[in-house]
Amino acid sequence: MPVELDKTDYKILRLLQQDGRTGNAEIAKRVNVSAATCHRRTQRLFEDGYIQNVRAQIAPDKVDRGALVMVGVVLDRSTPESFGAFEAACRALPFILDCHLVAGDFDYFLKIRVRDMADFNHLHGDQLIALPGVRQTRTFFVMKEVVDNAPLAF
Amino acid sequence: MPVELDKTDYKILRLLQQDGRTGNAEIAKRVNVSAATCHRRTQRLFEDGYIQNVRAQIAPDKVDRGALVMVGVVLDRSTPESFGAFEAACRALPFILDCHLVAGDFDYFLKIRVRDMADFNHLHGDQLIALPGVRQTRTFFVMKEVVDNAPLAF
DNA sequence: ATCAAAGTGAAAGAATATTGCATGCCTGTA
DNA sequence: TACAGGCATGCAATATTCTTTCACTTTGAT
Repeated sequence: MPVELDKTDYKILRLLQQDGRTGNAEIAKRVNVSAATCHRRTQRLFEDGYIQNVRAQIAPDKVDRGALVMVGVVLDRSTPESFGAFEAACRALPFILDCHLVAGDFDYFLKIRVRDMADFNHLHGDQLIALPGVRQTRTFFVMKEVVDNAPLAF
Repeated sequence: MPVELDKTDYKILRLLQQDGRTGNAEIAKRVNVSAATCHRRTQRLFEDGYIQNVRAQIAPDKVDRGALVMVGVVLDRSTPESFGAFEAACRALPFILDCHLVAGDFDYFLKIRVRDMADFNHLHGDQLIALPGVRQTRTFFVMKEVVDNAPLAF
């Protein structure tokens, strides 16, 4: 089925990535196809999983999540069980935006959003170092968000 | 004007964050207000900047961006000019998803999406170390994306 | 040349969004 | 307590937009 997308499909993807509320008629106009065709194309992009979902981006500071923190984590042991337990725990923590297993000086990298530094300190003491198998964490407070979650270029 | 959002507003925000294509009628039903009220509330959330935008999330591997890399960067000098030049350059590179000025062992943290490791290596040699003022970079290849860009909890 | 897949415009019907308006609810004031 | 102003709300009418169907055309591969 993945008959390799054509130029029109890519344009639709880019438009929807830029503004997911763009109407079908509008998209059709911009990519130069009829509304009917555009509608079917877009539908297919959803059905075939090219578009995972459409999400509103909430302004973090407007909902008291203005502080961003990156955390490097090292685990006690490098066993599959240890990794599994840590990952499961991470998935359950709502303030963790990213959790990635990496190669290098750390085992995991976390991206966390909280209200402020004080909030993070509580959370760090209460929840992060208490995560299963954590030996050490290294915290990098974000002082300036130069680019955050930029749209994917392709 | 920010008269502090009420429970209904928060519900609307959460619904739209989960699925930005949810129709007004549907939202109204789920938050128990009339379509008219819901429409006006939603409109206000956009106008007042609570919702920055609505974006389709494209499946990275479907558009040849299946590889994720975190990069720590240290600059030569810590002057405002140096920082400014580096940031401007980062904003212009489309493969950089995140670029954050941090406190700690690095000056900046980057989150980058490319096709594969080979692709990253080219890019690292050609573009990253060539960024203005870069003294050193440390690369962390992501081996497993446990949580990526999770919705904001609030 | 021929077939099949995909596209196109037009049109109708369904579903949504949007707006006007009268009502009800607080709040502050007399 | 009574009352006026400012708002948010629901209902209902209106305006838009979406979605599908149909008959016909284009495109591309064989």
